[in-house]
Amino acid sequence: MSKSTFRTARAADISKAREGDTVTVAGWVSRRRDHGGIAFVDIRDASGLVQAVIDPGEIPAAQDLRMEYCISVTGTVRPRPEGTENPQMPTGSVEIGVESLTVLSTAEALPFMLDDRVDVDERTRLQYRYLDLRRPTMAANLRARSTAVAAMRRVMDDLGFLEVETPTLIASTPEGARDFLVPSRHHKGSFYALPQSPQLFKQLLMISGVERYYQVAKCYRDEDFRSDRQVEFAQLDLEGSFWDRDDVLETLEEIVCAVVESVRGVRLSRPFPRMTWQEAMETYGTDKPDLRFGMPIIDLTPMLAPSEFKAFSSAVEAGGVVRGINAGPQESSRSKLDALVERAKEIGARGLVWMVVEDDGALRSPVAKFLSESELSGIKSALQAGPGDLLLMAAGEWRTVVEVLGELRLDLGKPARHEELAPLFVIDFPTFEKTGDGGLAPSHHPFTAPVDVSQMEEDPENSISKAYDLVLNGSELGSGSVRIHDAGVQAKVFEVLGIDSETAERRFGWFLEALRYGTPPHAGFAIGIDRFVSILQNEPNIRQVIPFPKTQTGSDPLTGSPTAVEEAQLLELGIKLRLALKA
RNA sequence: GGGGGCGUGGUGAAGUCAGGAGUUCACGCCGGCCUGUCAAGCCGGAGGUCGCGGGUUCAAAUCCCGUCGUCCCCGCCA
Repeated sequence: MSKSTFRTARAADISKAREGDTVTVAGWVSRRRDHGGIAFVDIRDASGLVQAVIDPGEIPAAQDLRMEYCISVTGTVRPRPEGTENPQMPTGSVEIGVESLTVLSTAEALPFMLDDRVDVDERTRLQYRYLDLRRPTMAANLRARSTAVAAMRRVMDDLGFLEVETPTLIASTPEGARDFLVPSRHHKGSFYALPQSPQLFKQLLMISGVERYYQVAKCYRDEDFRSDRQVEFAQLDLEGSFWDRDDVLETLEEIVCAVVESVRGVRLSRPFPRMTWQEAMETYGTDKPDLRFGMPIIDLTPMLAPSEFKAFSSAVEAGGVVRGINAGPQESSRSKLDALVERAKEIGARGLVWMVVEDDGALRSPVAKFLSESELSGIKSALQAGPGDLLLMAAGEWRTVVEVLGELRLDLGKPARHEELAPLFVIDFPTFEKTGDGGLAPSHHPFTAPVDVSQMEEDPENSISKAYDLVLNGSELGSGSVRIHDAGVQAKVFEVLGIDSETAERRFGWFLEALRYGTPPHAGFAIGIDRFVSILQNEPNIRQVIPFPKTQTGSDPLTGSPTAVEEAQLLELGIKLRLALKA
């Protein structure tokens, strides 16, 4: 730590090694224990806590100290008297015998306690975020985030990546997520958009010959909030020329391992597992499987197709499947089971069949009477069921069935805390997915290269792309792909997407033109920093690792944003509001 | 766009299902006592339009309707 006008040591620096030294420490009053004669003050700074002792009669100001006053004390470092050491505290064997004390700044009575013992209403915490961030877990989260980003930058720098900033006022593209729009004063009636990602700019940088680019980029998507989604979020964005998929994946492993090691102090084993999208869906019912636990989805279709039980057999007749999972020992009260059925329907299932394995091996289920002995024992052996296990089965269209079971698998099996870290790559995503109106949409983005272009043109629905995701503990940490570097291929993809050449030219003409000037093959990725750090810190939502997040309705209780603006500002922009939309 | 939970002194909770005086507990705050504590302790005190609006009722924190805020989920998030 460099020299400071205000202090000669940080709280955490006070140790036996400095016994007898006169030091000045500055920080906040974390706790004050005034015994009338003697008083103890725990001084907190960014490094930690140290106890200052104000002896009787010495410092009259002591009794006026209140929590979170900002103070500095000068005194002598001394060992604590025998028997009064505090082993819970890193500096617990020493204390500062205060000789002089300065109140740098007083503090009003706090809106909430700054320890971690109570869960204060989050709105109040956000309103006083500057106080909330003084709390130990929040301060630790900020530090972890900084450590993670520093590790990312270190790896990128070591690998020769160039950090390049791309603009945040860009052209809007109606595809994908909703854009945040910013009105232009010079071009009235026109708008910038805030970037959903630096996608096209980093591809331009590849055309520019940068070869290896990265950026810690703020990205914006005007969609609804979730516990793992904010409209404004940070990504480690990267791209490399003369790169194929495996070049990206190996680099990602290096980044992830460096971050995990710097934040958690553990080494992940490499290489990370790889799973095709098809396998992930088939086995775990999701494209972001949580590999910390098993409970795989098992195919019961051949066994149950001939069943007397119509829910199974008619589903198969209609081209569907029957799948099941063994959820292991679960609470199997009627209300719990009813809730599972409700949940399954909410996700889209026609129904859900449950079976509980009794101690004698018999299956207790509302539908047991419709199934033959051999079918019941077949189910048991396929699901490796033992006494006490809860078995869940669903029948119907493949995608719906596996997604429902995948969701229930998470509800029933997901570990509460991220003690173990289970990363994997999901590869071979479909190039397109069906939209509600029967058209096709890119499953990643329209600049993703298909594995086989002519196959894509013939049978786009079954086209596989060179896209991949990084998944950690069931969270999508990020995604990337090998990009299209050929203008002709890019045009074909737009065609499949139903974007005619005129529209493509109007929206992306500048980019399609750029592709025609010697574009190197390139590939890249973006890692969601907020999600990554929240998993590493065992936080259930990303707001815990974002210094100043927004609430679910996109407001900031601290600054009051978003706010109305002056009429004059609107006038300058040529904007007239049409209010009373709700009235 | 939809479903659900929550809203009670500054903070956290109980009370709400089953209506009967703003009742209770912990922390904080204010004052006093106290020379080895570390969530210090002991004594005393202040502090609330039960989110807001309407309705039902002799009577509403409690029941009903609406609304606002917040959290979780579905849709959405190429």
